[in-house]
Amino acid sequence: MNRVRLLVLNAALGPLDYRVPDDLHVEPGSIVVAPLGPRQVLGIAWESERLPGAEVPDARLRPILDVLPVPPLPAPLRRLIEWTAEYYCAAMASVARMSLSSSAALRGGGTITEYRLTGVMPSRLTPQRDAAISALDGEQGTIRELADLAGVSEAVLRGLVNAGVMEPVVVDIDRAYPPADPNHAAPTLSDLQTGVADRFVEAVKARKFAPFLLDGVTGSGKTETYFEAVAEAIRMGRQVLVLLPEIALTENFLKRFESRFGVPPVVWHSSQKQSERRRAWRQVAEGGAQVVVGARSALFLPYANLGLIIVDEAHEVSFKQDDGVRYNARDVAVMRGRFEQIPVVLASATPALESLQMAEAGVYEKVDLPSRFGEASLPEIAVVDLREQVPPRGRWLAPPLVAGIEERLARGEQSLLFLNRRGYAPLTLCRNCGFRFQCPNCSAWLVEHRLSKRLACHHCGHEVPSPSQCPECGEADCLTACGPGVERIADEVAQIFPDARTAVVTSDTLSNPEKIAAFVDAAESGAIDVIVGTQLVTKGYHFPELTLVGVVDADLGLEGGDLRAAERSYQQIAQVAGRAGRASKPGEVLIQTRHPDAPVIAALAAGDRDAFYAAETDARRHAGAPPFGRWAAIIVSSEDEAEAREAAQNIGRAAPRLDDLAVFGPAPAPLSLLRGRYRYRLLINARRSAALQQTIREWLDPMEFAPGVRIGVDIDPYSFV
DNA sequence: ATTTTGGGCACT
DNA sequence: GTGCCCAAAATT
Repeated sequence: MNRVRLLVLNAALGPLDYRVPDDLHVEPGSIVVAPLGPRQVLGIAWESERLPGAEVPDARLRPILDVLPVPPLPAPLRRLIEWTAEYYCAAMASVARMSLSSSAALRGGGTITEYRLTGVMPSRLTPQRDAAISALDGEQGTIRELADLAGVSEAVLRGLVNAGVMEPVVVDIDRAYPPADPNHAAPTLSDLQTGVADRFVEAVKARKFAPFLLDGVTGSGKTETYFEAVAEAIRMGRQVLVLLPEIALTENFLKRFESRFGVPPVVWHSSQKQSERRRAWRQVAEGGAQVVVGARSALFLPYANLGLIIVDEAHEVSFKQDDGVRYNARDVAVMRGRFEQIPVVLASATPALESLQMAEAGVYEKVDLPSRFGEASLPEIAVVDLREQVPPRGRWLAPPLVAGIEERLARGEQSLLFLNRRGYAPLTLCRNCGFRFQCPNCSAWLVEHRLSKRLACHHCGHEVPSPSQCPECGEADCLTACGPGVERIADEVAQIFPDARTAVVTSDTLSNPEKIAAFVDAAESGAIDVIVGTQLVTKGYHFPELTLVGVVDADLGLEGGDLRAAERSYQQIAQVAGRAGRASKPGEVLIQTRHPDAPVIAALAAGDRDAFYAAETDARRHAGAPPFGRWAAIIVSSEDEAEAREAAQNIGRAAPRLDDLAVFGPAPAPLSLLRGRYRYRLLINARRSAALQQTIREWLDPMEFAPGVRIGVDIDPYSFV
């Protein structure tokens, strides 16, 4: 009898065996529908020796119902799913679910009807019809898309269809993408870039696992060098995955890609429309998607024939997923490269210490691009000591920074003020009774957003309209905004320089591609004098007239006892500093701080990256932090405070006593209430020799908890929230 | 995760 | 005996 073992897409279920009916063909990786009690479940056929479970006699097996019409998940991806589940102490089903992230794609194909102009002119030409016909020349799409594009109602277009001006075209919804041309616009590279590019091309040709750390300052042309490797992979008929940290801000990247390869890449991210996801998923699985540019979730897609992985801005913390399966896409990308036997390039101007360490240990091959491309030079960096240069009361820009902006305004150049805080003010309180606006679901203050006239929680999305009186004492005109956010800094600039044109750049103000494009256009054309932004402005764009970068509060990132705070601050400020003076005009960076002697600030001011990494290396070695030791966190949460505490205490009592592993806690997590759940946390610090994951599994697996208590394991945590 | 089952208990 | 609630067991 034909049997198959299934990885069922349900984290609470073990592997289940089924009978394969004679008329169905199943191989490892096949995605099948199986009966489970009265229900149907999705499962992935797996090698039974890799999914240990009790043997069930043939007689008890039920037959699987269907094999879905998609290619089986390839073996390298199956190995990656196993590795990820094992390493991050997650259920294989949860990891596998990330590979099957478009349920629509799993069901067979289909068609949609799109429309295009026929060339026939209508007998009756209204202004709307005229506008539509000129806007839609050469375009094809659904009625809805075309109506959006032409700025007319759908009824107008339907009228044109009836009049024979437009005709329907039946299109396969999962059709292939137009092919990229590796020779479309090959760039002229510097000698240095050519050397690096050649090394990557060679690695792609070799079809072997080869991890690289591409270490290059902002503006050194990292993208151009790895584009040559992308071109080679395309020539070889293989697929490429480019992972980017914030897919929302990739407009610029997509443009560069299109001008190099003639077509845009295939985009993958979570906020895409279902139809786009489904087409991308199928083409990834069938090999028709040549180059996929995506957020971290693109890492688990079932590429038919992957030849190269690029992780750009590889130091970015957003590669670490902090809910569901807590994995680090940068590290999993390297593992995928290993299973696929292909090169992986981690590119960054400010690599994570762990990555540098791997390069030093000879595990990664390090390639450097030490100088800026063309005539651009690195910016001049100076520190503004806020203890001596005190901003006026209620203001946050110290005199030197104000003077710097004034100078730029006079010269018609641009300034960028960086503050990693959205909104107007992080806390609102009542001067009369001391009431503070707090989120009901989280232990966090509500942040005032003046642009949207709301108080918002940045953790759960809770929002209330901005109040005019205190809800506690009823007093009016007593509410005070405490502390600055980008909106408040923009206000301050407007007060000091009433004629300056300012733009606030955060995820609130640039929430869609159109707004991003509008901002970039305005900034490039010189219609903006002062940009005030969060970390969103630290990457992606460069504006030739931008010659001053002001870091409003360099100490902000150092607060909060986060184990990677120093490194993240360094990276953020170094990245934003890299925005200054990228063309021929030299740039200046002013860093406002109350701690000019902190190693981070001192290293930035001296432009001495090595000094920062040396100091950070020392600190990490002392703390037993990565890469010298390892951290893990166990997060216990429940809607019931007492249940969460009790479960956490039980875990603490059951903690293993080992020489190479120390357990701290439980203690209330820094955000002890998050999205309505009370949270406790245990921290584990282990020597590198310790069997960290195995210890945690053996520790937690036998334990039982009240229903409603959730236990999360975070291996190599980034967020200590 | 979801469905089935079975025990304990109140009620007829 | 029957209905109801809840916890435990089964699901291949």
